[in-house]
This record gives sequence, C-alpha cells and structure tokens, in this order.
Amino acid sequence: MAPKKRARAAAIANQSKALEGSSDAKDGDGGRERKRVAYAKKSESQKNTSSASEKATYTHWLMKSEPESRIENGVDVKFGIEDLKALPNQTGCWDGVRNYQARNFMRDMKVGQQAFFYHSNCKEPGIAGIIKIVKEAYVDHTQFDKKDVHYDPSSKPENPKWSMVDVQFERMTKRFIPLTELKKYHLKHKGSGGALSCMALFTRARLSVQPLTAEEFDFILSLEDTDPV
DNA sequence: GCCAACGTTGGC
DNA sequence: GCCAACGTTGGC
Repeated sequence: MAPKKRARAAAIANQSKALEGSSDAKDGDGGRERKRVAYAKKSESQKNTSSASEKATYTHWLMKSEPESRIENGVDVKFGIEDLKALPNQTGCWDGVRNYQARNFMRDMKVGQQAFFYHSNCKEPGIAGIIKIVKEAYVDHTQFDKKDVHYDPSSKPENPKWSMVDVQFERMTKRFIPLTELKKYHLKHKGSGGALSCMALFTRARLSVQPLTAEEFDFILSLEDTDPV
C-alpha cells in the first residue's frame, strides 16, 4: 500500500506514559558514527547514538511531513504545518520515523534548535514554516502499538529502536518556499559553489529528517524576502 | 499513477 | 558479506 508518512507528529497527551516505559535508549555506543554523513550500511549496533566527540554537530534541520490526506492501513497520515499549529500549545511529537539515519539526526537535536517544516508528497512540495525542538529524543511509543501505522514488531520495549522529539510551531515562513525554487538554486549553486550546492534535500533522496548547515538555513531564510524565482 | 532512487531483507 | 529481490519515498 501506499507509503506513508513517515513522520507524523501527534499531540503529546500521553507522553509521560511513553517516557516511563523505558528510559531512552542510550544504547550503546559501541558504535561510532562516521563524521558527517552517515550511510545506512552500518550494522545495528553502529546505528545507535554516537559519542559526541566524533560527530559533526548540526544546529539546523529540515523535517518532512505530508499535508494532504492519504490513507495507510486505514489511517489518515496527513500532518501538515496547520495540523501542528492546531495542537495544544502548538506542540506535537514527531513520531513514526522508521529510518536509522533520520532517527540518528533526531537524536542529535537539541532543545531550542530550529527546523524547517517541509511539505512532502503533495501538490506543492516545499518549506511552509519554521518549528523548534522543545524536547530532545525519547522513545517513540508508537513502535509498540499494534494498531499504529508505524508499529514495529521487531522492536522490544527492553531495547527500543525508534526515537522521536517534540516540536513546536514557531512561525510560517513569510512565503511558501517551493521545492522547485530550492532546486533551481541547488543547480545554480552546484556550479558556483553557492549555499545550496550540497543541500541534503537533493543529495540524500528520501531522508525525512535531515540536517542543514547554518549557511543553508540562512540562505533559505533570505529567500523569504526575495521574489520567487 | 508512474517510476527512479535507494534502504532493507534474506538466501547463499 | 555479497547482492538480487523487494518495499518505500516522494517528485512529477
């Protein structure tokens, strides 16, 4: 069936419940992560949180979610920025991420950092607004819920695989920044060494949670005050 | 709805 | 540990 929205933020009503279950896995460590770009070829143990001394530190992010209705396993996975805005305190948990690289990036997130809210798999893909991290990575309880679209029978409560963060709506961008426009800059910058020459959105297809350099983040913010290209 | 890209699984 | 088959992502 159709794919899904891998990252669906939800109201955090029962977050305390999720919290007690198992302390956030600080799993191992045996594994070190490679410096900036982690490939997916690693063994399970290597996919866990890496030691701070080794990894590149990112401060800005881009998180994808689907703003249009799509039914997966009988459940509508729609979650656009307006849906986040409508939650109590305009805050929700970013559950449902089931990709190791994306998960690891969420584990690197710190309270107060900003992320772009990106609308994917929809009529007009692009950046709709800015959100901020308000709670650092903790166990994603939906992995144990058989009724949940993102239930993962291979994950055990004693050693949870998946994490999520809480995010809060900050503001809409002054204008919607479409993927098509970002792509034009990316292509142009690839030749000139500009800000978006290596943007993960284009170099790491399908990654639903991705890091941005400060330069990338600032450049995209500057587009708010420019005319659409 | 198509399909390219690419992550995951499992046989060997 | 290789790699073909399979499943998912997500633009178009």
